[in-house]
Amino acid sequence: MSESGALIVGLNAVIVAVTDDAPQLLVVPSAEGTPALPFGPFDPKTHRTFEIGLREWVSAQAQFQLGFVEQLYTFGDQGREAPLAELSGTGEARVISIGYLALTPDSSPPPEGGGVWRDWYRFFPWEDWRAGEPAVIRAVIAPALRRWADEAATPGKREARRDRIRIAFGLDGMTWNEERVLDRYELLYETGLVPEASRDQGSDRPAPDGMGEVMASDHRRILATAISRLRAKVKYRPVVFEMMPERFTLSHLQRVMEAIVGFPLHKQNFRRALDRSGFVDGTGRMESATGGRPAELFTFRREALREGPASGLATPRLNQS
Amino acid sequence: MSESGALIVGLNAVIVAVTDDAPQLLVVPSAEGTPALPFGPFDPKTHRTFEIGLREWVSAQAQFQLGFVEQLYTFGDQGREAPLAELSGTGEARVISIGYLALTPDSSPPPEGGGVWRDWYRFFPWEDWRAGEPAVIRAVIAPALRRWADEAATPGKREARRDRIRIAFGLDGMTWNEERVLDRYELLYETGLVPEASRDQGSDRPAPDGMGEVMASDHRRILATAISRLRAKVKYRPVVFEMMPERFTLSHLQRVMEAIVGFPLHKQNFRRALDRSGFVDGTGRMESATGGRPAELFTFRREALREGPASGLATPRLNQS
DNA sequence: TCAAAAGTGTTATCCTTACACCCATGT
DNA sequence: ACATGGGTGTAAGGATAACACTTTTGA
Repeated sequence: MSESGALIVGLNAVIVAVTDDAPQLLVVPSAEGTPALPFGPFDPKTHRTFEIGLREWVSAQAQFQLGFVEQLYTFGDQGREAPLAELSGTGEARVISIGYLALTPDSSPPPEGGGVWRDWYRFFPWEDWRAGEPAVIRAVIAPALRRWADEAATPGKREARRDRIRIAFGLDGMTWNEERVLDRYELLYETGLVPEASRDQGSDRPAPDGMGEVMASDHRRILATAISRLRAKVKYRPVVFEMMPERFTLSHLQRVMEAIVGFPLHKQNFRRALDRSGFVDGTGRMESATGGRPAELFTFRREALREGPASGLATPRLNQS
Repeated sequence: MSESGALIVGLNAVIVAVTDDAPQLLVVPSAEGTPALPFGPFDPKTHRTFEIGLREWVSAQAQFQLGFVEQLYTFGDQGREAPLAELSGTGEARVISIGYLALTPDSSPPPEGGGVWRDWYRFFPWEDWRAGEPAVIRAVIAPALRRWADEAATPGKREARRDRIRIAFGLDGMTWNEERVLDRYELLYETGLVPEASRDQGSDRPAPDGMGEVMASDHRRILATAISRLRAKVKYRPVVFEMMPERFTLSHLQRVMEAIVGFPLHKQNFRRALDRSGFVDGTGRMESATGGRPAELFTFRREALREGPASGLATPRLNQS
């Protein structure tokens, strides 16, 4: 067993909060100026577990406590951009990063140097279907992907590529599956439609416009993983409430769910499913409305977890016509 | 950023095949004689990705190719037993292990030194509900856990412990949720009901009998993670077919599903759901029966993935009365 | 009085569950 | 003929999806 010491383990955090209309992501500036996920080294000497290490430097840097934290994936491919290797002074080091997803109800701006909140759809414009199909898909993505499929050498490969495209983007009769965020990003990376591709390979072919803001290293891939996971998770665990204030209206809850899954929900059916689930409790109190009838304030019933088989919230799609 | 070089990254593989009635796990002997998961170091010099590294040493050691492979979780807690640290010669090293789940249809015995197949329920007897509730739960686990709950200092903590127990083991009116394999194992570890607990902490309190076979290091925890993941996954991705031969009967498929989820399925409803899913195709051929009417042989329709939103197989519970 | 948002009622349809029953083979 | 496993039909109940409609505020 070769003792090849040049291994650095880093922790990357995808920290998510939701303001009324937008899922917010905490980003810090990277050396090259592009936004980056908060990153901290894992120090085996002082950190007993990864999660403890993570919570420690997040609370030190951004001055707030994380609530819900979950490990996402460990990324270790060679060829990932590794600006951290330079930072650490050992140019040869291989950096492995363990991605974490963290949720918080607190979206107030962090202190100077603690990063800033950014709408996550700035990095993934094609993932926001709340106002119908995003224009980029028809205008840019679909045609470019189709060209790429046509370029394939054999008819078999052409078909395989077309299938991948149809499944990932819900084209040609397939329905859009909001959870395939990572599949879509990987397809776009592979086809050079996203600037990271040419940056990493030093290629010349520039990516088209409208493909979202670039992030440092492979952080956009990590973010894609996080979005995929969160979109799946809200449906089978009541994690949305980790991002809600103590009291909230049902419309607010609906807007938060919509912000996460990226499509509009059917109001009545959402509410019906919600009260079947038993996750919310009406407090008699009302919210002084923002232009309409006042809404009742609700709270999360933690006890509901103990009753049913802990599921999440239903996401009844609103018919987009 | 401190360059604390004493980090070793290892890859652990949970390799699963299913023979007619039992889910089989590939294990190798460990230094202490207890079975262990196949382990290989990750060498950043020669392995471009984790998965490539994994496939390489698995095919070298056990002489067979892995099909489906998926990353599970990265384990890095201090206090995990780390026999590998000694192996590597650096007594101080912190070993991080990245767990992988691999599925294969081939359950033929590996060559000498390539490990052996073991029924995974040997390690988790309480997880097999195919013949009704396992006796250990009523006889050993439930009473011991209740005692542990009663020992808690405050009434609040007592309630919290009781809730954890009810949810994990489906006691007192809660229903058994087969996916909580890890929750259950962690509860048993925490309460010292599993021999690993006293082994790791050098405690004296011996674990009761019937709590399954011990594995090396934290491998039983890794296996629990794998079972949890696989039991969840078969329901939303057609991964069972990764463990099926080219042609199979519907009963065979059902037995494999039952082996994985750990409870009996309702035959008719399983079949109905199966053909709605479109995942299987009848070949006209028949299987010379093993004592009954001959059964038709079916194949997996890979194309089905492209049609619907790729779901898994339904698991309609058979009423246990 | 009108816009805007909150909140309620009702129906058709599909899926799940739970039955009970017939078919083809080996012994 | 009968045991064994393969395979089919059908009816009840619940969840979902899709309608349209009433209520309460602020401007």
